[in-house]
Amino acid sequence: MMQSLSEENYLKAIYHLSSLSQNKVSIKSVSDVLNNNPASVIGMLKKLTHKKLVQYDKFKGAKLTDKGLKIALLIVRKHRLWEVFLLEKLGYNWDEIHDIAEQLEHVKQNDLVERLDKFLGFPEYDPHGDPIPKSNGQLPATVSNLLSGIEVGKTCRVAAVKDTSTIFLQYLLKLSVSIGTKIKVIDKIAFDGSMKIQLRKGVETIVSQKFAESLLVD
Amino acid sequence: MMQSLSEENYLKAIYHLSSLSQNKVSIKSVSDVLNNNPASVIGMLKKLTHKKLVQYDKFKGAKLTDKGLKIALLIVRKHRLWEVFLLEKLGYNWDEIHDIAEQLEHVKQNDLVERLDKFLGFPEYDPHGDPIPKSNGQLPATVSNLLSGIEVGKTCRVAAVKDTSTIFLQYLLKLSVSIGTKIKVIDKIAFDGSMKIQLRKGVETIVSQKFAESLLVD
DNA sequence: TAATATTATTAGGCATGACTAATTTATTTT
DNA sequence: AAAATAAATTAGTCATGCCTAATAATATTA
Repeated sequence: MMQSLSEENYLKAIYHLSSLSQNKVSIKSVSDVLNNNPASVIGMLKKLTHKKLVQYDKFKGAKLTDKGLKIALLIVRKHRLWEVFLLEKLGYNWDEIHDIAEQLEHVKQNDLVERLDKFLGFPEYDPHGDPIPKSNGQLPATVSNLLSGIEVGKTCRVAAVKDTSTIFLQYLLKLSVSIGTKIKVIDKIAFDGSMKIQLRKGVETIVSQKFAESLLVD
Repeated sequence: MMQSLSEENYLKAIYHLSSLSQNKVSIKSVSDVLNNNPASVIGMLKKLTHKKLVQYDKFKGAKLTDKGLKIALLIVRKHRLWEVFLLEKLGYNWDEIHDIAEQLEHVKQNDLVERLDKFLGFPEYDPHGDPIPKSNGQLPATVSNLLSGIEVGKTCRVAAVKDTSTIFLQYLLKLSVSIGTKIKVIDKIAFDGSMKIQLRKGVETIVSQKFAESLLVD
């Protein structure tokens, strides 16, 4: 059983939609993520249902079967490992790697991902701080505390980025914020949810609520 | 201007057919290489002709235009660099890497191949001894002496394999013959073109004419 | 040269996976 | 509850890139 590139992208989209929010995975949401027409999504969900990779219920939305989930996790695993490779070995910045990993994740060869994993030293998190699924499908623990929830005076550490858009990553790059960066919350402005934070000794900056809700910390 | 996966495979096939033999690149030869129906080949050649990547003449056969050649060389460059990566960094054997490189070569990103090249230390030859095109399209010198042409008593060095089929590469692996291996010609049997060769001190073996015509040496 | 075999070409079909447009079904809002 | 909006669905179309079958053109061999 082999999946086409399109099928893999649908499985991945459904996986992300169902893990990143508790809303049901609707036709609309999938069509938004993939920039495909809802009519196309319905067609593909029918196909994936027939292949027993997805179950679709008009009211509960789309759900991956165990088989579908396994495939989705493998794709995510490949994507994140390739991201580590691109950043650590080829020297890309973290805002440049997503689109390339998007292509590399579809390369099919049973043991390629295992060899890559070994070559990279079995990393647990990708450059954005997202957990890399193990080959058995297990996910390393993930943090879910937002920077916006940290109290004034406390210091935290950037564990992951919630928004992986190029524009946000480039902004982080400009601020020299990356996974592991220590952030101290100096002040919170109740009016608009913005915060004053200290990045390094003497380096303070003000960030918006949107920013503070896009960083995961521990 | 972007090529589809199929288009890239056709360009590569035409490149290989025209560089590996002086025969014209016929519809038939392309259809044999790609395992496609001749009718499909004609359709694609028409498309590539329209895109000014190929020129097709009923009598002279198919020929890449400058533009088509440039693209083909880039694909070959990517293929061979990925092969080096797979062998040197991920520890694959040389009979396992072709099919994976076949997929990796289609990953599109302008500077990925340049970064990979740098990461690998700017190799000039791939694991099969084939020259890796430079980014300007230049090819390192290639050897064209066959083992079968070496005189009795002389010693040569394996520079490349002419036949890159899995079955031949596995045979070489079994004999511990790889690029750089020294081979001394002990005897030649006129009857069937087979040869007795010495691989290492005390290790002699007899190989067929087919074998001796599949290894390039210098 | 005529017969045969090989190649090239055309025409028509098919699967995949996208699309639009029209319609039905659900969900909100008034 | 009725009206308005949003989402889901169906039907039909289209491009890509493959296929088969039939035919035409070239080469080869007797």
